[in-house]
Amino acid sequence: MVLPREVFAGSATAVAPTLLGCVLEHETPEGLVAAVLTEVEAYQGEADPASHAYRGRTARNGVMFGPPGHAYVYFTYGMHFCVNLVCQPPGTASAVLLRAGRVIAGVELAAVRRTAPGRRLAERDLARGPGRLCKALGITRAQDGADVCDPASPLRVRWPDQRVKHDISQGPRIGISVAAEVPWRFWLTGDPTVSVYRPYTPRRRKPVSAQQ
DNA sequence: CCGAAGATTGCCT
DNA sequence: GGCAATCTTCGGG
Repeated sequence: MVLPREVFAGSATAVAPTLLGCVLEHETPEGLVAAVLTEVEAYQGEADPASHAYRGRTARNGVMFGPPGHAYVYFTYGMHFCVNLVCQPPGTASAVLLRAGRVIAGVELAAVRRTAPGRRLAERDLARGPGRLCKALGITRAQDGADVCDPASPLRVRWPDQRVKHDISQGPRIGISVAAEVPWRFWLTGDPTVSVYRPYTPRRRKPVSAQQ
């Protein structure tokens, strides 16, 4: 059963832990891939300097300002997609970044999407990281705005198959240069599919040509 | 317009 | 641990 939209009514920090253990499904012509969410991060819109909505609405982040329960997908580093689920009523730009999952259906298809030619890949790494999660599930900008609360949507989120008690840990978010001190990353304690923590490291600028 | 950075990943040493 | 890949988006001039 898909999550009711009310689940996304609260702030991202409130919604984020609720999403852990839930199942993200994406159905495409190639087949279905589903993953249990094991790691998420909350982004608090215009009040959060690390959020894409911090400087207001743009062409890219428009979905964040819309109704809750929809997917905000963005493209970054020239090659990766990341997917968020929008929280709170229209006008408030708050969202939860889906950082990692454990693939429980369509493992073979996910592996085909994720594995480079001549390489092998551990099953736990299929959706371990926000870019990898999107790659494994075939999520791109085409899914931006998708309603994950609609059972007929190719991209949706449903409750866990069975009620399993799990411990939740929380700590600082990954890969951001500002507001890195707030503990708005949540994950299933001890889960092997949770991505490894990397402190923020600024990228070296392109070397200046003919520098003297 | 143009420059610079980016909610990352994978491969190299 | 270091760094290149690759291109969209955004803000400043």
